[in-house]
Amino acid sequence: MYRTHTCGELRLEQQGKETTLAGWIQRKRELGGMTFIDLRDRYGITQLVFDENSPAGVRENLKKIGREYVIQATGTVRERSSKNKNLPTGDIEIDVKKLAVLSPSATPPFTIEDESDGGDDIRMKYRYLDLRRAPVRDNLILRSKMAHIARSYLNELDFIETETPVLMKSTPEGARDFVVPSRLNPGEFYALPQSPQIFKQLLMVAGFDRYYQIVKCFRDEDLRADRQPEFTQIDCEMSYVEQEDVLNIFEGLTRHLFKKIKNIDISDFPRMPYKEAMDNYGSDKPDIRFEMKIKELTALAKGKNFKVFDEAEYIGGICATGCGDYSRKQLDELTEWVKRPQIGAKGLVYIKCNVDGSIKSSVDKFYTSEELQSLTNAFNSQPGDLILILSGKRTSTQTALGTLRLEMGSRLGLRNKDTYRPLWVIDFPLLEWDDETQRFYAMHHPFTAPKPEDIPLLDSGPGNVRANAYDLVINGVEIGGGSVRIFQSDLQSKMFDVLGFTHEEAQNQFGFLMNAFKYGAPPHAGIAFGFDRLVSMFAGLDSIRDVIAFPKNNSGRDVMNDAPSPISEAQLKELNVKIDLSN
RNA sequence: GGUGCGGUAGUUCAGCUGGUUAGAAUAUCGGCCUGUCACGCCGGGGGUCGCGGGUUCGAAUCCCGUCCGCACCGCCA
Repeated sequence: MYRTHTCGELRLEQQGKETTLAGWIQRKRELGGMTFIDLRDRYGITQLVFDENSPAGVRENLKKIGREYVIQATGTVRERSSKNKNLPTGDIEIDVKKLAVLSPSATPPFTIEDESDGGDDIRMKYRYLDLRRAPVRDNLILRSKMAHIARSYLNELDFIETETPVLMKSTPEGARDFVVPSRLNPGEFYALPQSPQIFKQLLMVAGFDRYYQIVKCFRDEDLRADRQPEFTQIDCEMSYVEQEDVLNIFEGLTRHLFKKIKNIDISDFPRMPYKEAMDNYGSDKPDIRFEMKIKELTALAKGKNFKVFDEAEYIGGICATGCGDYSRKQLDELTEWVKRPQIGAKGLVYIKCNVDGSIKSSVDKFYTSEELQSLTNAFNSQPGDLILILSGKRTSTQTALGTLRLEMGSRLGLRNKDTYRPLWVIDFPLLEWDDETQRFYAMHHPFTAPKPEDIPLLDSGPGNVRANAYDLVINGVEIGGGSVRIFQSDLQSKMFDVLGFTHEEAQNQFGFLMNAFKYGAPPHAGIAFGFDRLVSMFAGLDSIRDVIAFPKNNSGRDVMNDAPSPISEAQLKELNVKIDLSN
């Protein structure tokens, strides 16, 4: 037996007991005749003590061992003469009688402590050492707990967890596929699923009624702090339900997770149409922890001979409460900030509402004080506030204002990590026009059902068709999304038609789905939660890397094992694949 | 594909308006220390300043290229 207890469980009650512990040496403190060792495992830290009364063999062994050695120690639990209130085991220590080295350790490349001295790069390279650190380990324990709670919740509601294939058919729509050559079918490829979308719909046709799966999905696109090439979804589909049923059930799951994990009651779960989100927040994933809504000023601000505004399609602004004392330097800096290519504004107009009631703006030349007053009135602004105005094309200006709003929210400390404000964004447009390819693309995916009342618009104005699609947004982060699906083969064909698929292309790529719909497809709808994002939000982290055991870096590499890597000529030959790097 | 920031001791960083032998902290090694828990004190070792080229009497420092990391834009149905 390697151990009788873990390093986190011994207390004063076990005083006098003989115990055997095994674990890693966190730290060794030598005080001459006396030595302390902090022994660590997943459960905690327990102090071992050695002194002149320790057996000679033990003292001999003690000299050899250092940080991160795996050792086994047997001894008596005893009360400490000076206790450590910061440790759960801080009242006791082990008077060691037997000491064995189970495994020596080289000096680790960074300190394995809660506050490590290691940077991201080196910690990723030695991820197995990083995972020994409590904060990283705790993130993964949280992840495990959340998965467990989600599973129980859905099982309780009669959902069936079903595995779907990881090797599937490539579809050119949407994200780039990861692709796997087939040895048995020369010249042909599988794709890794971007989501189990079609399979879960087929499970509805199969009568499973309620399906879920905590499942890996793959997208060959560029990475971000919140985007990995492989990521995990809580993927669900239900039959005989309408949008409202799906929202209610997954609102329930979300509430349940918040209650169980953080003991937080989510009171309000507002639903906000996409258009309202764009108009008021300049984003389809608004952070509603704070107000600072965007107001359109197009009608008010035009026609005063200020050329920039007169030529703009849209003029809008936000009111930054209490920022009226911004200096010229701060305003210039903010102007530079919105002019960065990431935001792309041409300039920034400000109106300062001074504490003495006067108004000062960057466009005083063009506007009388009454006219400026009417602009500030649109925001109900108070003395001491700062109005920031952008103009240009409607959508891009709204988006820029949305980004500026988030920045000002951050600067004003309005985005508290311990506050959670979820909402549903609903009524997304069904289609998005792409100038480059001169065609419509499905905003969600091509199986999303249009709102029944908008179906006639599919012919007259496809861009105006709204979808029965919905996103769950928490604190400005898109946590999940889904839709009511098309379940009629004729409407599905129509949809492919609008997307510019020929009959043959549709048949070739999705024929099996439309075929399935011929045999009695129930009405169905579904949703998928981005599990990594959900966990990182619960952990209070911005990067999903921290809640993934072995994540990829910025360029999609695993820096620990250096994947991806070339494969041998023999392997290539077997797969009938030739490498051509000339592009 | 693009923009910005970064790459100096095992590690985290300072040095960067060019100028003697490139520093600090921490880790590591040795010595002293019986109540430490970030133990303390004394001492030692440790550098391809990412790589290549250029400018210069002289480059960690300036310029060009390149590789790598991070953040973001494009992209992510």
